[in-house]
Amino acid sequence: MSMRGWRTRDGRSGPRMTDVARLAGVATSTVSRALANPGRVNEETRRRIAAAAEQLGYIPNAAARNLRVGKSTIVLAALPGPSMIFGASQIIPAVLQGLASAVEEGGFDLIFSNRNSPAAARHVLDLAFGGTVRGVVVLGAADLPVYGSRSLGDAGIPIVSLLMDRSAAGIPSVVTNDREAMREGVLHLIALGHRSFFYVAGQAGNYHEVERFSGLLDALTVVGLSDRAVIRHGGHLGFNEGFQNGVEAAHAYLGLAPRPTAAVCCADDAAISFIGTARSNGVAVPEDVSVIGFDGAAVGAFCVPPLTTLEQPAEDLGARAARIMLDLLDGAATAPVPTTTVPSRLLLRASTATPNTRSGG
Amino acid sequence: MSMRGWRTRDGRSGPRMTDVARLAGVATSTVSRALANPGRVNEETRRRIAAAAEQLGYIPNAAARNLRVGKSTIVLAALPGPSMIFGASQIIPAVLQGLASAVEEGGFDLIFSNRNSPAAARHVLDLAFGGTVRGVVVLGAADLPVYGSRSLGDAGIPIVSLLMDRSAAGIPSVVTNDREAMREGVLHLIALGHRSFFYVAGQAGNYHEVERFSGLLDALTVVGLSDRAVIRHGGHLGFNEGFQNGVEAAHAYLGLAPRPTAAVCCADDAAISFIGTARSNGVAVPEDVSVIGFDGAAVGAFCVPPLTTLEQPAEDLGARAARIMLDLLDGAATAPVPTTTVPSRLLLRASTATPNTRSGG
DNA sequence: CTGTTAGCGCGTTCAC
DNA sequence: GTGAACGCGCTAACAG
Repeated sequence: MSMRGWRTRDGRSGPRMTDVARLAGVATSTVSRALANPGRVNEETRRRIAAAAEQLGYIPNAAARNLRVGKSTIVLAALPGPSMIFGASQIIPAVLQGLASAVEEGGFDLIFSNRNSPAAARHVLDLAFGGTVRGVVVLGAADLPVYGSRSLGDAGIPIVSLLMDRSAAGIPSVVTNDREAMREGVLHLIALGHRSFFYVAGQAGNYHEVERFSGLLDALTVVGLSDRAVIRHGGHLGFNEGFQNGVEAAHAYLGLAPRPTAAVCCADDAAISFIGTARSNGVAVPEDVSVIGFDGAAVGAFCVPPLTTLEQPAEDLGARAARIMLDLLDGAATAPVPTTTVPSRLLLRASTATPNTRSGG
Repeated sequence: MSMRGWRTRDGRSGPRMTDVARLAGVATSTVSRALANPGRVNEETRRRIAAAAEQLGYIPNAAARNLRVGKSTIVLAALPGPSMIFGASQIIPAVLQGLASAVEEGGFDLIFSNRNSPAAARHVLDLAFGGTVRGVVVLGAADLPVYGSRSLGDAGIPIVSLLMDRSAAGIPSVVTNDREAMREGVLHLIALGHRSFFYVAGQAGNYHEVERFSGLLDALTVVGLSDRAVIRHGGHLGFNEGFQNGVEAAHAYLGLAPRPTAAVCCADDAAISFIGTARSNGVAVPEDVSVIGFDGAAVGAFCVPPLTTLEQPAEDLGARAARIMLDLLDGAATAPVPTTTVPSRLLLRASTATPNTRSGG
């Protein structure tokens, strides 16, 4: 049904630059210029070429261009799969959205790599070293892809780290202030009168987990509490298993005596299921226990009670990373780029309150 | 810090096939064969070549290969942006995850296009006609990208429709049974004794919206109820504004007298915020009003009350679409592919119950 | 301002 | 089983 008759040997159809040149009565190089540097060609011929291209429905072949100029227009988003995937954590989709929008507005395409097997690492390196991708945005806390003796860092293309600070390795990083935000959140609980805490941990050793727990301890230190004021639970489940994590944590909490008056959760998912499980076991929130989450998931506003949380600027995080990558690709930013910190904000809702003097901790 | 010294004119470094050939003492054509058709070359020379490639850290140049072969290894996921984006709807991230995993396992890369401006349509067509992408998975209910007189359908590459049935246009489609699932859900409400319904609509005219509302009407017909048994609300908000949609719908519901005993929501987001708003205005769920959602969002299990919903097989939908695309790309499926329907299931939780005889409808 | 020329790196004939 | 030669479609030198 296609109206065009040109055929390359593999069956793909479409006019080439030669065809446009012939129809316009010029050389292919002139066509090339007319399309890339419209200023550097006679207006009259430019019109003829444009008309010819339009008439033929000419679309440049990207592979040929990429080969010739030695650059592609593709940016890779390397996700630390298979655990932290699209939608697995509340904020990842929003981060990716911000990243994708900004990358596309910059005229680049975004490709995803979502695996973390050795084969996947190899694939990422093939893309980077083989010239398929022009830059890589590494999301999350997994190690940089390595295969054999080859590491992503040696590919000679820009790398930006998103959600984890890798500035120590010389990689421009965009992160939120996990630690300070958590500190602020816990100080809020302390200001309300809480002195005993239950911490629902994310995956042990995970960057966010470590930072956030540190923030909690920081807050305790500020008011002279020791780390014995907090009971830590969890660590065996990943951030993608947040709901289950909260359920298990709630059961552990129920077995405690006395029970801490405040629960601090590493993620909203965990906070939500913690609350749901606690309430259905007769624990009132926030009367018996105040609960605070981390992420700022939209659904938190409609939970019972509405969830107090630390809201991450998810889309903004992605957009900032994209902008740094674009600057790097344009050569606009050559000097080492400092770490960009976009702060999370305490979002006060109704799951935190003064500790109940009836049960007290 | 790179150990390799080759330089092309633009600064990218890396050994070419020529370098491997020289080191192995063979011709480039032999290297090419050894890598692509290991069987068609002497075992001894194959080893020498493999060793040389390994030593040099040779990685083939994708652009050159694509140009020569006339095919790329990239599949495009075209999202109907900017409204339905990563994470905007509860299930899109999971659908994309299923798609991405399966596409990658098939040895292809996945690229995203997320805009829906004319410029975006043009870009998608450039990717398709310019040979950058090998196939396109179109998500959601937006029209196929068109620019000028050119439509995606004429690009001569495989197209698969995901989440919307386009089989009438000859496009293989993967969908869930929106209509039948909703019918089943409403029949469940009817079996509980409900005879008056409040419907929270999605975006007017949207494929899912139309199908789901039709399913509701189907159920009414089954038991001889007229469409006057349902009050429809909404339609001005998109699926990405589900929470707001539910809030507004709840306020409309509160103003009704008498109030229907069951609320049927086009999406979980809307159902969750409907419940939250209704409850904080003194309406008990499910005692005063039963509520049913659509999607099967994980968070629904932890709402108060836990949400009865129609669970979409989100990841599976994505994976099926990927598999069809892979078959099309392999030439394994040439005949028209029938529409694949992966059913949504009624997930009974606690937001639906027998209508309260106190208030009755 | 425009045409001519020369490859980018690879896969694939076609001889040997 | 292997090598030599050619060209995929495009852009960047260099002349004119």
